[in-house]
Amino acid sequence: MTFENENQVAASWKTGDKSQFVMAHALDLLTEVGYPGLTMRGIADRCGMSLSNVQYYYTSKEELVTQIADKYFGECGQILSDHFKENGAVLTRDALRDLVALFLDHGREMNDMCRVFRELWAIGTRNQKIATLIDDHYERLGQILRENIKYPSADSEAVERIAYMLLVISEGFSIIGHSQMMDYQKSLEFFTDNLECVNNS
Amino acid sequence: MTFENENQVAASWKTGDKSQFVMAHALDLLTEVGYPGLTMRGIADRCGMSLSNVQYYYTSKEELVTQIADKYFGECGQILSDHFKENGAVLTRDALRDLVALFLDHGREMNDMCRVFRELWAIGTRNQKIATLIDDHYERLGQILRENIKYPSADSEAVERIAYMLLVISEGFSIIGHSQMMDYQKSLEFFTDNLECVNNS
DNA sequence: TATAAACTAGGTCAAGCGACCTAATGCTTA
DNA sequence: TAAGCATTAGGTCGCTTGACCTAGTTTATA
Repeated sequence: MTFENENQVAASWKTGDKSQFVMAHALDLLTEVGYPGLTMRGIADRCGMSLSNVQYYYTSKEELVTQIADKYFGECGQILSDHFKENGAVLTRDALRDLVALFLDHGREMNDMCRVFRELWAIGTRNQKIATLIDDHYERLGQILRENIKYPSADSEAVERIAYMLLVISEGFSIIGHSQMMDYQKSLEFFTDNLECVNNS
Repeated sequence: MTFENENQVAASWKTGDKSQFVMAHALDLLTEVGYPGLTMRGIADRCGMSLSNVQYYYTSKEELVTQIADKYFGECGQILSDHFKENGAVLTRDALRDLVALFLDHGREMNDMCRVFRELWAIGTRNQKIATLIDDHYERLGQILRENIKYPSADSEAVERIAYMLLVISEGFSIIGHSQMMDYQKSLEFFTDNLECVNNS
């Protein structure tokens, strides 16, 4: 996933919103070559601009990456919010399955989103700004989940657990998922089965 | 965690096992500065040797990192095996709790092990050798778990699920765990409760 | 039109990088 | 002792990096 499609990128050029144009291409490059390979010159090449031009918009590489992370996380949260708007908030068993599937699909294969997150996790290890953005991101996702999960007869503590474990498992899948033979469908069932347990306890 | 303690490192120097000496210091440096900051010169400095000396043992940076990952994963597997040897294989509810705690403790705070894994996940995105080592690592962990988990009256499929989800959740925790307010003890209970469900189903 | 702000091109800089090379040690074994 | 191998120091090479600078062009506004 890129957070802007081709048309939007093209439009951002015409409307003079170059900073978004640069950011989008930088994200693409980050996906391809990773943080160690991400250079201001490389971004400039990809954008068809000069180095100094890129630096006009983003003084330093760190500033650029920080803004990328900020925007990226924002759009990830939007995806989740949109899901609830489209599918409703009350979690029937099937709806829960859809929700889990939404999460797991992101991590099941080594897709672009997965790559970006791995880079950001690594960067966050040594960069407090990025680390904070990551924390905020998961905090926000948890909040969205807690607000929208209306599991029949589940008390608030159960909802909290569901939301929390949903995050934990989805990120765990993004790492383990494609390394193991086990069908993720089985794990999905495992999860939905267990939510019944929580509800019944 | 470093995979060799101080004494072992010192001993490896005296016994002439310099490659291990270099590897240990390279891992330390990787933990501190991450892969982008890991340089052959930096490793040499830390080891108190010249650059060419480090390169005598490891022709290229990639070779060094590959060997680090290989050894690191091996020792992680050993920790898990040792746990079973010390605590027995049959999973009572309390034993399971201990096992889960062992996994979660590794990811609960941003410790050295967590940092190294984040770096390796990112590197594995662009390096097939590392990616394969990661896959093998989780495959091996899963194998160890499946061989050792003797949950009372659990069928083999249930054991498979338990092993798989244990991996997923522990890695998920290593990412989410310290970002969220929720007590990980609650999640631990969530997990052990749910294993009862699997067993009873 | 005049003026300021946004935007762009081209170049320089010191620093650091991985890879490579050579000569000179120490150490072991025959 | 002699030969051979493991080990070390010191240095060079071409290349890339992020940061910085300056002069010029376009665009918007008054």
